[in-house]
Amino acid sequence: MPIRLVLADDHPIVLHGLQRLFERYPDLSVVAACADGASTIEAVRTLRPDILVLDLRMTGQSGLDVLRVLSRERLPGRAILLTAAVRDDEVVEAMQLGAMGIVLKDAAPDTLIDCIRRVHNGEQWIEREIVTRAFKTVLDRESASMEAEATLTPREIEIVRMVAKGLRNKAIAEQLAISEGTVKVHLHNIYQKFSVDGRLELVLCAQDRGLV
Amino acid sequence: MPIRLVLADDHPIVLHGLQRLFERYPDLSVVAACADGASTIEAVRTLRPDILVLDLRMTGQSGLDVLRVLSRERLPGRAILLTAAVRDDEVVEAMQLGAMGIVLKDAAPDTLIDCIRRVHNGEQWIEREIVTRAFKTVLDRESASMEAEATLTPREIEIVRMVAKGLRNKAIAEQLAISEGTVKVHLHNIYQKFSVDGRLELVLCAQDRGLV
DNA sequence: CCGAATCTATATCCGCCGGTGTAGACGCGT
DNA sequence: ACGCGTCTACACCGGCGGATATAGATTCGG
Repeated sequence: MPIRLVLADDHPIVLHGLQRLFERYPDLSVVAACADGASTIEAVRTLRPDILVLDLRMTGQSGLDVLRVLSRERLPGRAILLTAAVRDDEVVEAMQLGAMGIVLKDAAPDTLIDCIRRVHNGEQWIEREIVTRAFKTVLDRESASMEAEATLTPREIEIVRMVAKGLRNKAIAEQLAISEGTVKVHLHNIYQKFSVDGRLELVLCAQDRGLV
Repeated sequence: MPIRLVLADDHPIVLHGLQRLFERYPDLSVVAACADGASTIEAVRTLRPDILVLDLRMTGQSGLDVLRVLSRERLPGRAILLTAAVRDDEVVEAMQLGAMGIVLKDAAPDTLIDCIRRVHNGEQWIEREIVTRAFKTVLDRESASMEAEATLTPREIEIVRMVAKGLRNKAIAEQLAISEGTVKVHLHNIYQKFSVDGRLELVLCAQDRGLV
């Protein structure tokens, strides 16, 4: 039995092109071709396809919006994103939403066919450059902006780290063998440098800047 | 001019095998073959190769140890990891340390050759399955242990999220159109459920559990 | 050698936070 | 109908956190 596909793309030309393409492969069967998000969701719910080939950028509901809805419904099928270009954060979100494949529109048609068969077979297939770049983005985000610790003195950095561990002023004072008042002074100066209000904001800010 | 290589592998057989392999390619030139971490670092420092082909698992200093040292020295060359198997966290660390390629030992020799040329050309080349898996690991780590939010009521979750943004009790009360006292009660209950002391610990704990 | 930056300390004041107790309203399942 | 969980509210109090002012010690660079 053939692989049952639902297509979604808001460009009729692309949509028909894809249908034509898939007609030439006997193991692929297009059961629905949708031009917007709502009808895509409807089609997936009722037809239960094996694979959903979804345009990432669609007017109105984007492909990610559609995925968000469908991912909450424990659908049995798998999703492949088809797109002209992606931002790294879109890749990240798509993978979190369970997308099993991402194919660029400028890739060879064979690439898409190959991707569909692999995804149907349980594999995950994403263009190498895309994963690599997105991967690096995530890593960067983790260890990002090491700099910008800027004008913090060593002592202040030390204290920020301790605050970020959840220690209270008294504990910090004891551990550094200084008075609690001094800790407060340091913190006060730090707050000004980062223009934050309170230790919680400081910790959040410090996390953004990667000094934790 | 050929691509200058330094090889590092603590198995002599593999090392010689690689040398033999590269001899057949005129555009590749092995300038050093090292059997341990120390001599590898020394070779890279003095010979300044274009590419370092490095075994991940070596007795004594591991490949990652070597990378750690070299990455602190702003070396001009690029590194490719050659390994029988990798754990996801090793992939993550390798990429953070600036490794430009990872090739499995059971891959076809052509794969390694291809990888070397691409990396020398500025590309990043990592076996698809490896990146994909490691990528998912990082994502999982980010959105990990979604569960274990356990017995938190919807309202409580809502408040935790707001606290995690750095909002103070008064602001939360206003935004939820409830009294500040009620916010405190909710927080009190949450503190007990998580057995934490204070909003800062709560936020840190919530971040661990991935509910932010 | 003098000034600037840093780390230290002390002291006061106020506000927010968190603990504790009490209690009413609503919804849900038995 | 009753109990249970949840969300809500108010009040009181102790304590930590943060702002502010003042000031001595040290180190470092001009």
